[in-house]
Parts: sequence; C-alpha cells; structure tokens
Amino acid sequence: MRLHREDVLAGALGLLDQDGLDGLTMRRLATSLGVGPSALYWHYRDKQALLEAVAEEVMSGVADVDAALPPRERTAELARRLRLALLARRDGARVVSGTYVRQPNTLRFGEVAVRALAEAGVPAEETALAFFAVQDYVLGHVIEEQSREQQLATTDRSPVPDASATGDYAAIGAAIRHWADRTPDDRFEYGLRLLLDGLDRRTGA
Amino acid sequence: MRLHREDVLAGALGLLDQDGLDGLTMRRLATSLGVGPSALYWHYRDKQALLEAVAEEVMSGVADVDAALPPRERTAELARRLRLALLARRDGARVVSGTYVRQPNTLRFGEVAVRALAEAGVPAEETALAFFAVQDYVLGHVIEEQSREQQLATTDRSPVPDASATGDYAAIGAAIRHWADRTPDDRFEYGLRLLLDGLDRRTGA
DNA sequence: CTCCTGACCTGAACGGTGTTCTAGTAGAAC
DNA sequence: GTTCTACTAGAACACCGTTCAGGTCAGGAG
Repeated sequence: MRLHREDVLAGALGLLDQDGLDGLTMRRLATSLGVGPSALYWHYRDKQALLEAVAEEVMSGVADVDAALPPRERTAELARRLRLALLARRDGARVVSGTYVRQPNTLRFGEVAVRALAEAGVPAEETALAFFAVQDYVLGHVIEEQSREQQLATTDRSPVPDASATGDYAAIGAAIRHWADRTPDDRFEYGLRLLLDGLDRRTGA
Repeated sequence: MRLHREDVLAGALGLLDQDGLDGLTMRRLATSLGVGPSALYWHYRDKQALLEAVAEEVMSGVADVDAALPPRERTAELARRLRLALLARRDGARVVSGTYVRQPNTLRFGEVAVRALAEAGVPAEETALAFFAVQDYVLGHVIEEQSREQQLATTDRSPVPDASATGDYAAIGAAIRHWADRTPDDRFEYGLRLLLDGLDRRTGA
C-alpha cells in the first residue's frame, strides 16, 4: 500500500483539523499514514512545500461564486466564501497567511475578485489595491477569530477582558461588552460593509 | 552580572530584529545573554509569556496620538501608528497577532481608539466593531507585507507573479502590475481610506 | 563577623522537532 | 524474468522547549 502525493495531502488536512497547525508535524503525519518520516520527503520537498499544498487545498472552491450576482454583491460573496473556507479548517487562516501560493485555486480567486471589482466600477489601476484591502481584512479577521477560539479552548479565562476593566479603560470595556453580544458573523459583516461602502464612494454609486 | 527581567526582554527584541521570529529561540536568546537556557525560565514562565511581553513592548507608544486632532483623522493616525509599530520590528505583526495581551500599551490603544470612534459619531454599540475592523485590517495587511519582505529576502523569485501570468489569469496579472507601481504606504492608505469612508456613511458625515 | 534567605543560575536530561543519508524493496514494463 | 523506477526503512544530525535538583552569591539580621 504505497502512498501517493494526494494521500499525504489528505493526511495533512486530517491532522490539521484534529490537532491544529502546531500538532501537524512530519513525524505525526508519517505515523498516521503508517510510514516513516523520511517517506514524506519523497512526495514533498520539505514541510513548507506541504503547507503550501495544504493552503492551496483550503482555497479550493472559494472562487466558485454565482457569476449572475451583481458585481458588488459578488465581491461581498467572495469575501464571505474566503472567510468560510479559512474557518472550515483549524488554523486555516494562519496556514494560508504564512504561505505564498501561485496555484490555480488561489490565482483564480484573485482573478474572479479583480473582475468583480472592475465590473463594479473600480478603476483599473485600483482593482488590486481594493482586492488586497478586502483580502487583508478577511485574513486578519479570521486569524484573530481563530486565535480566540484556540485561546478559549486552552485556557479557562474568557478572552474578553472582565467587566472590572473600568477606570482607565472604561471606554474599551463598555465597547467590548457590546461587541460580545454580536455573533462572529455579524462582526465580520460589519467590517466587510465598511470596506464595500467605502468602495462605493470610489465608483460613484 | 546577573540578569533582570528587562534584560531578557531587551535581548529578545534584539534577537527578533536580527533573526526574525523563527530565529528567536530560548537557547539562542540564552546564548546571546551569556547564560544557560534554563536561566530564562526564572524570569518568564515559558516562551509564550516572553512573547507576550515582546508584543506588549512592540505596542508601546502606539496610543500616543495628538488628542487635538479631529476624531476621524485621529482614528486614521492610530491605524498608521499601529502599522509603523508593527513594521518597526521584524515579524512584528506575527508576534502581536499570535498573542492575546491584556496589558497597558495594548489596552490603552484600544481605549484611545474607541474614544476617537465615539467622538467621530459612531454609535456606542458599534465602536468595538469598528475598532476591530480597522485593527484586523492593519494586522492582516502588515502580516502580508512582512511575509512578502521575508519571501523576497530568502528566495530570488519576485513575489509578484511574472508577466507571463496571462491567459486564464489576465485580469489579476494586469491588476498586480498596477499594484506593483504603488509604494507600500500607498497600498496601506488605500484600504484604510475605504474603511474610514465606509465609517463616514454610518456617522452621517 | 557570621549566618541565612532569597534571587538567580548551572548542567544534565527528557522527549520532541525538521531534514538528510544510505540502503534497500516492491511493482510495473518490456 | 529481468530491469528500472517509484517508493520506503532506519539511523543519524542538529536543533527545539521545558524541567529539575542542586549550586552560587548578594545583602540584610543578629
């Protein structure tokens, strides 16, 4: 029962979901595949290469957005699909943020997004700027979201500063309490809307 | 010549600048301080605790923005100061994104930013949402910016897809070429402006 | 001047990590 | 049935974070 490249990739994804990025080690992956660690290096040059493949896999299907949607809504949908894809796997955001991928899923996502922005009326010189602005926001947001998730799973303390954070920090304390009432989806949508509304101003909408 | 807590922190910052986050190991830090690795554990419970102190140090001074600035411009300035603080140290963004800090510099930054947003007319229930939207954008943006920096320093290939990326990826290829003409500051300002413009719409400006 | 107490450090060890190397084995193609 | 390629084993290297039992040394108390 020899391994193929895809088997290693599938095993890596499984181990990622189970134990997180820190638990995804070459040795444990090898063990879970019933093989020695060095066997993996025949299939992937090194761990970095494997992680890039994982990142590319995480991005699969993200670009498959309904082309019939009006361009502004299509852009929003792409951002949402990116977030969901990152959330779908443990530490998904950290994985793709760390790697620099030039592969079909990743490139196609950029292509589709840039086209949507152009159709929405963003000048050609600005489409990449707008694309990265949205992508950077999504990445940053999900990194923080997943970082909180893991913090909450590990330690007992709530990641939200306790109510006693008054005094010098009255404003942030009160603000966070409102923030804690929102769903994660709401929080994401808020920033996304800010970006899209800002974009409207540059497209004369 | 015994060590103090601050000496360890200073050494960690120096090593971070020199070798990056991956080069910042307890053993190398100990060596650079002329001490055994276990000595560090008297000053910090574990590496994570040390990294939180590093993160808090990176955030020092970020909140010191001119209070006389009108609130919208003050918000923008806070975002810029955050970016510059992260850029000031190698892998600065990854360091603070990984840690969850409840310490003066970090809390004060939140406090000052939330106050600026409230003064700008953002409803009280939304100030934290807006704050995190901006912060997540800055973090994501600088993570990517520094990740490209390091990619460029390590490998010879340019991180920008070469011009041959036409065909199926014509739009993203052309867009990236425009993007490559802008300075890093320009790129950051673009997304920041989108967010602030979007915010204007919610403050009736 | 002695003693003691706490701060601070050593040195060795444990169990883990990514990666490389040489030597091999199994499966398909001719 | 042999040969060639694809693939793996096993040991080794140089690191990593962390722990632990035991030392050293400064400074205050008596």
